[in-house]
Amino acid sequence: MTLAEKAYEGLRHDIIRGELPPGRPLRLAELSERYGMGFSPLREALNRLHAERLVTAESLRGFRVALLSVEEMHDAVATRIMIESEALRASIRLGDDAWAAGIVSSLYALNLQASRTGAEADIWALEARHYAFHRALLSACGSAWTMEFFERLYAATERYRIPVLLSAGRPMGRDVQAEHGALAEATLDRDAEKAVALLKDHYEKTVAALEEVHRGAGSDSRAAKAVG
Amino acid sequence: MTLAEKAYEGLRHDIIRGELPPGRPLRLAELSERYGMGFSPLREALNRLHAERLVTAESLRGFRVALLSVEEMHDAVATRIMIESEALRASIRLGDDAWAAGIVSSLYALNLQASRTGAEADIWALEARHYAFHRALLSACGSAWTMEFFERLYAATERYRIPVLLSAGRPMGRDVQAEHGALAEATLDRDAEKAVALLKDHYEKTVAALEEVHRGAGSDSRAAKAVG
DNA sequence: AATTCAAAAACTTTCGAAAATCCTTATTGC
DNA sequence: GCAATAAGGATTTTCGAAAGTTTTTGAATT
Repeated sequence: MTLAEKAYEGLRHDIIRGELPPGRPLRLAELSERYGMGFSPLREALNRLHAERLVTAESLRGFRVALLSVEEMHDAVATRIMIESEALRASIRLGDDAWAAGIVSSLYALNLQASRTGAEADIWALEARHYAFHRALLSACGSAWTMEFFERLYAATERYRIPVLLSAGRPMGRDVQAEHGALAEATLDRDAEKAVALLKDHYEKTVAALEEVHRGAGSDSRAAKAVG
Repeated sequence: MTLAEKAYEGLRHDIIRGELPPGRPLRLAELSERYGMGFSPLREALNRLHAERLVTAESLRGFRVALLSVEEMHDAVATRIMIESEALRASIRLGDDAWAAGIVSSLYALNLQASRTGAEADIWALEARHYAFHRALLSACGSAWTMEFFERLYAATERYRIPVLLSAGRPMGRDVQAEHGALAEATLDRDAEKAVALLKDHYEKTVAALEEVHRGAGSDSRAAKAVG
């Protein structure tokens, strides 16, 4: 793996998880220190992330971590619902046994991690399995473009969820695992309309919960974190 | 404007227009000569284009212009239909007078250019106006994410259309301008179902026409060009 | 004739410094 | 005292060369 690829993965990781908070200037001297490499691979990574809208760039004034905003979150979630609804319908239509088995296993792994508490709890392991589950639902849709957009939007919305995951022990009055279970069941029953309705509901509940946190806290993730 | 931005625009332009044909290795020494700059700005541009899937990259083996394939074209068009249908519905719901006026003026400009022949004909001016018209239709959808995906997919599908535009004087038995006119009319009448149906039909006719050309010719654009 | 291996060439990747630009601060002129 | 301006420092951008990797070439061997 080249240094530029390491830089890309490290920066993406640190931005999505909020270690590099929204709006933070990404100065090359500092990044060079942080990641232990020269300017060239860092600039290449920053340009890739700029194309993915995770960082903003201004000519001759460098890069910053892209800002978050409630408006952008609503747009991202609405677009996710549109794209994932179609992808879920297509997957239900086209999915084979391997697809169904993938949903069952990723849901099982997600539930296992979600049930762990105390020292065993691991937000990042949970997050990885959450991603894997949602990806598994759509994975039979047959469209590489759709899957790419799913990944872009997942990363964008993940940034809004992280502060909440870090602060709140448990979202208010919500059984997220039950929602995942019902969604998986409807999908495996090939009941497309029900599955799509549950998916939409799942995302709308999430965005409503996130909105409260981000409304008061502005777009700085550290401030958002302090709310919980 | 920095050199890296010039490199990005130049490369994107040349790739979409097929001057740098699919599969072509993008060697730094050659590009450095072609665009008159050093390696650094070129590599930055290539990384951005890689993130946009217009170029492919392999560790330590450099960059190439991304390949075309009939399968990918079908995926891109199907995804376009999905996303643009929703965006068109939203625009029809939300669009104001400025939006409607933008459709009228971009259609008029497109028709003007389309009617020009001989020395006045200009494929690239036509193409720019075609893009502007399709963008105007969706521009009131209110979703920055949707518009970004529209632009990505437009660029991806444009690559398939270029060889046909360059070779064929006029697509077989099709009045493309009439299709645009009907689409604009249904949209301005706020008849969402009719407009979406016309949009879908417009793209499916296009993909059918392109398929013939690309099937025989493989993915090399020069070969495709020779067919016309 | 085909295969293997080593050396050379081609090319990508990375670094460090130079050039260019932006931002801050101090100074000048009013 | 205050605005305009210039110097200095910080930062980004670009270049040219060095380092590292892959591919090609060609000779030696089977």
